[in-house]
Amino acid sequence: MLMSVDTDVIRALGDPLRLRIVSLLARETLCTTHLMAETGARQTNLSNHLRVLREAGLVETEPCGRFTYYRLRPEALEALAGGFADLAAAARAGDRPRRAC
Amino acid sequence: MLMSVDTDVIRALGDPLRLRIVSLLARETLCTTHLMAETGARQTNLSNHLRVLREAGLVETEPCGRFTYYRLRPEALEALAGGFADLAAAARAGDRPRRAC
DNA sequence: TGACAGTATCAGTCCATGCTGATGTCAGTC
DNA sequence: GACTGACATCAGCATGGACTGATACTGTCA
Repeated sequence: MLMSVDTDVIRALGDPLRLRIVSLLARETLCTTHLMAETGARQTNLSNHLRVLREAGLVETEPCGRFTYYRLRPEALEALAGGFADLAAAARAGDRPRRAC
Repeated sequence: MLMSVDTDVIRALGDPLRLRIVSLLARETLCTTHLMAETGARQTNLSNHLRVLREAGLVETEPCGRFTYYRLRPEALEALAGGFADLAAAARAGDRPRRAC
């Protein structure tokens, strides 16, 4: 079905800082300290954003002693990309019927 | 580059009603009256959401007499899908280096 | 030209969300 | 056990956005 995309995941990616975090995690597995250095954001702020990303299923945590490493879950992004690609394909495929008013 | 995705487009898709509109427009070119019937939303509300989608480049309008037909722009969705697919691929590809704390 | 239908815009309200400082918790170190 | 650093949680504040009623604009038809 076309509506398989979850708006929670989309909303999680709709924030500039969160998108920045996701693109950083696409390259490396990082912990909050690294993300603070890379983004310049406060620890509290990052923690909030990381919770949103975690609850949306976009990242997963890996505790390592005092540190918490964050890893990107490619499946979530792939599902989203697939959903959007399906919508685009449906929009291209049909002979674009136009319902009369 | 990985950060090629625009958060404005993502935010535009992050609303349930707007995502519904997009999925409806993926099948048919519709005007506001049809969308009111399909979604049950008020005209004012729909007009606002359609403006957001138009400003994000996700839909385009086609005036037709008194009516305004809305058509989905597949390119925008394809670009988004491609950006997310690239991020997912980058997350899968690397040997996942872990920066020391 | 007047009436009406389709659509856009505006101002106002309400709620969700992003940011912050303060504080709590847990693990490692002295 | 006291201390420090990494991280999470909480309450408060400010902003943005979703929704609404009222209104304006435009095209069609009688």
